[in-house]
Amino acid sequence: MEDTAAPVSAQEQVASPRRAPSQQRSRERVERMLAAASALIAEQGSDAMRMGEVAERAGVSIGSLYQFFPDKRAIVWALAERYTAESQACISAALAGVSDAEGLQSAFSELVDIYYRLFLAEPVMRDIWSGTQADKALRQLELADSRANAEFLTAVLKRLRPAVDPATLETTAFLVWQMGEAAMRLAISVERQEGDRLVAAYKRMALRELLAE
Amino acid sequence: MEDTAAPVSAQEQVASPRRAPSQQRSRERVERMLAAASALIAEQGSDAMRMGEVAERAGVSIGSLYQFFPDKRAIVWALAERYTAESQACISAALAGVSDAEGLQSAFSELVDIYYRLFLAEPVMRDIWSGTQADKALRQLELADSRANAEFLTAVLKRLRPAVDPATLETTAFLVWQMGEAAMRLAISVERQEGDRLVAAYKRMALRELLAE
DNA sequence: TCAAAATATGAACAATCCTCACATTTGCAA
DNA sequence: TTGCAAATGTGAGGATTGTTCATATTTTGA
Repeated sequence: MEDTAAPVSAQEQVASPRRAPSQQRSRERVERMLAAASALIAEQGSDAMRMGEVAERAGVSIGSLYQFFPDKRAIVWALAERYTAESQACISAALAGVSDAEGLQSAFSELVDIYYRLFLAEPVMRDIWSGTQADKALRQLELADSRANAEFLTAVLKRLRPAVDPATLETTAFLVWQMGEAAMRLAISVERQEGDRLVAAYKRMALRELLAE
Repeated sequence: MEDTAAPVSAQEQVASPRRAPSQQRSRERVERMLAAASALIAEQGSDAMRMGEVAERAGVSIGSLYQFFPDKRAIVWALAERYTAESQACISAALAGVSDAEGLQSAFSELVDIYYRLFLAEPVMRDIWSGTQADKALRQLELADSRANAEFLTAVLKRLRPAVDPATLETTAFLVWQMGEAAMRLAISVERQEGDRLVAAYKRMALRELLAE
């Protein structure tokens, strides 16, 4: 909450640059804008989110919104960036100490559960990662995030299976991670019961792959 | 190619109904509309596709477009439906005769290769299935298609592993299939070389799962 | 032959993203 | 304190684009 990386970082990769809020006042307003956007996304999805509505709910003018965000997607991007930063720390912590097969098994299993609960509970996160395929900038962010997360997994695998070609382990980790995200998206788009079964099946499949050979 | 299911079938699930083309003339025009849309999607993606441009390129008025398609998404949907129908026949044929592990291995491997090549070669298909996450109707179509395809796989598994609980096999087949689609989408969004490696890794992972126990 | 149904048309409407010229507030050096 | 430059705030209006609808034309079938 303290620093809240300026939304400008998003624009560097997304659209024409905007000013970063430098004053206390504007920083608070940007927070309100993001909060309003978040609420609206939770209610109706990011596609139905209207810029005018975001401004109104944040108590600012439409012009102020565009002072800090170059376009609509940049707002979603800024929210997405926060989620990735948050979850990355959590994943790193969960996998850091793992050094044997049992450790990996329980750590990975728990990680999947946490992610699944997160997807079920956070409509905003769910919406954002769903739109990932359509929006190029979001897709890039997700890929970068996924690679970073996969690296933690790769590190564990390298310790567990030093004999295997590192490049192969990297590919495996990345694929397993991406499959996990896909499994989550699938799971939340079907009946809860079937979703649970699918996540459990993914867990088995992933662990079989991670611990194989 | 012969009947080309009237685009109306899409609307039943998507938006307000439109007239189905009943005359030869209008059927040909609808074909031109779809062809124009397909070309535009291939060039710029379905998001950048403009209704006015579709009409112009098809040589019809904008009003005629809306005579047969209730909205923009319905056009994409109609194209998607054709792809699913086509590929489903191909998949059914590939898996129909499989009755042992080796057969499954080679059939599945070939199927993945075909799909991968298709994804690489068909920008329209690629674009449509990418937007799948964002568009609810498309997502439903993809899920239904995926379930249908997974059923062919389930049938094979039931023959190969009669001792296992059928419900488990269904879940496995559905998950493996969805993971495959996710792997394809991932593969085509990274460098070709890495994409190839990822698809190969998926193939190994999927076969390990399908032939396990 | 002719009326009803089907089809064709495109100007106009409506929704919405985003810009811009101008007003206000804040930070800070003199 | 004062004054000015930089930062911030505003909202009407430009621009794009999906969609409708009143009207005109063509086809069908009796």
